[in-house]
Amino acid sequence: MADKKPKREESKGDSSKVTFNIDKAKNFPDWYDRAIEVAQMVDTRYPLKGMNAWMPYGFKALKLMMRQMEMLLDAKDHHEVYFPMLVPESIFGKESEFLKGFSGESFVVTHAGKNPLTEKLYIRPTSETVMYSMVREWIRSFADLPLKLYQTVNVFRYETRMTRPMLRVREVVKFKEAHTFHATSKDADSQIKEGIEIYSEFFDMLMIPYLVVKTLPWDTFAGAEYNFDFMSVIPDGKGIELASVINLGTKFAKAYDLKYETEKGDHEYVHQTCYGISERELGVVMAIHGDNKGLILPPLIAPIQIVIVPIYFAGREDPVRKMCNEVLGKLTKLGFRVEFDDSGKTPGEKYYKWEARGVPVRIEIGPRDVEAGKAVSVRRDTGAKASVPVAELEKSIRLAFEEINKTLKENGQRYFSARVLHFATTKEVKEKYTERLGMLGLPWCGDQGCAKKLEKDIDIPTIGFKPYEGKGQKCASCGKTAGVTELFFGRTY
RNA sequence: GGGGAUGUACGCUAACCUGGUAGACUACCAGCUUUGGGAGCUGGUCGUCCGAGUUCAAAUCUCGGCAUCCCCA
Repeated sequence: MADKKPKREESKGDSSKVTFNIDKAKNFPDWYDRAIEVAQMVDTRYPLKGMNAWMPYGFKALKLMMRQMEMLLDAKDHHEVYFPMLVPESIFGKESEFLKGFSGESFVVTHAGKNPLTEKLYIRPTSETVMYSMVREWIRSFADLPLKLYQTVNVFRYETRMTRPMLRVREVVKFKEAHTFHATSKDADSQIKEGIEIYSEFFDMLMIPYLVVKTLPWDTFAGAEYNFDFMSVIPDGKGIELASVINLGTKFAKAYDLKYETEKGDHEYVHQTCYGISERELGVVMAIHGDNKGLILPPLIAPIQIVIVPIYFAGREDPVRKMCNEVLGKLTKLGFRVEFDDSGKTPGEKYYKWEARGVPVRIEIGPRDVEAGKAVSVRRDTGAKASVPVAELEKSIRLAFEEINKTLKENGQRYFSARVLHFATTKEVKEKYTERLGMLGLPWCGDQGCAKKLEKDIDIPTIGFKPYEGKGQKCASCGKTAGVTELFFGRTY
C-alpha cells in the first residue's frame, strides 16, 4: 500500500497545485482514504473494523444531508419515532425469510456482565422486527391507516467483506429508515411510487447520478414482495446501492399479526413498505465529486459554505480584519454558513485546508480589496476567481452556488453516462465491454433461466431491471420480443 | 470459513535480518518573524500493541493474545 501521507506533490504553479495526486478511478481506496483524512470527515483509527469516529466537520455534513431527507419525509406526512436497539430473539425470528437473511450478520448480546441472558438479544441490523411488534398495538382500524413512520438510528451488521468508511461499515450511522402501513396492496404500491419520488428528489439535490431498477424476484430483500434499488457507480467502476424501496406486502403483517378492522368489521392484514438511506450517500457524494484537492461539496450540505481568508501585511492588519468581520457578519445574517479563518497560518495553507474540506466559495480580502471596496471570490469546483464589489457579494455568491450546482450536476451526468452502457447482445458485451467497469444493460424477457444464463455468459452479476423507453428489443438470451426489459449487470460494492 | 502480511510519536518512516543510547520528516506547543497558493529561525512535548518466555540485556529472537490490511471461498 502506498504511503498514507506522501510528501506534497511538486507544484505546477498557483491554483493548479493539488493536495495529493492519486487517480481516483485507478486507485479509489487510496484516494478515498486521503480525501477523508484531509477533509477531517471521520477518524478511522478506532480499532474496530467498520466502526469510525465522526469528526465535527464530517458530522455536520452528515446532519445537513439528513436534514434534507427529514424535510422531504415530513412534507409527505411521515412521522418521526424511535424504537429500541435490542430485539429479543423471539421477536427477531418471527419472519423466517428475514431471520434467514439477517441472523448471520447480526451482533447478538448473550450476557449481562458475567451472567448469561435467558434470551438472546439481537442488535438491530435494521428495525422491521422491533417496530412491527410494537406498531401492532398502534393500528386498530382502517382509520389509523395509512401510517407512515421513520426513525434515525444506528444499525449494526457484521460485514465480513472489506469495510470502508461510510460506504460499507459495521455500524451504520444515522440510518434513516421509513416504514409505512397501508390498508390495501394498491395503497402500498402507490407508496412505493412516493418513496421513489422522495429518493429521486433527494439524490438530485445531492448531485448523485443514479439508476432505478427493480430487483430480480429471486434477489429481493429478505421478507419482501419486491423492491426497487437506486444504483450509482463509484469511481473504480463498481456499482453501489444507494437505497432500496421495498414492498413488504403482508409477509411481516402475517408474522407479526398486524391487522386492522375494516369499515365492514372484518379484520385484514396491513400492507407494508420500507425504505432507508444512510451515511453511505455522503460517501458517494464525496467519491463522485471530489478531486485531488479533496472534497467538493454541494452548497446545500457544505458545513461551511463560504470561508473568508484575510491577506495580511505587517502593520496593515486592522483594516483588513475589520472588513473581514463586516463581511462575515453580513453574510451570516443572510443565512449563509460562513467561517472567517483568522488563524496565524499563511494564506496558501488556508486555501489548501478549506479546499480539502470542499467549501464551495472562498472570499479573499487583502489591503488592495479594502481600498477598492471589493473582495476576491473563488469557486471550489472550477477555481475561477472574480473581484466583486462588497455590495454585490450576496448576489455573486448566490450565483456561484447555482453555477456550482449546475457544474456538479453536469459532471455527475457525464460521469454516469460513461459508466452505464447499453448493449443488445452478449457478443457485443464481450467485444466492447473490455474494461468491465460500471454497469451494463442487456435486453431480457423476464425468464429466470435467461437471466442466469446471461449472468454466466458474461460472468457479471445481475443488479436489476427496468423498462425500455422504446420497443423492439429481443431478449439477449432466447430472442423473444414479448415483455422485454433492460437487465443490468455489474460488480457491486 | 481458509490463507498471507503487518503492528515503532497524530501521521509517515529509520533502527529489526546481525539483541546493546529508539532517530528523521510531518503534526502539535511557546517565542520571534512572515502572510495575494503549503515561509523561516530558536526552543519544547509526545512513541516500540498487550502478555509470557529466552538473555547480563528485547523495538529486535520465540510463543500466545489483540488489532488492522490484503487475497481466496
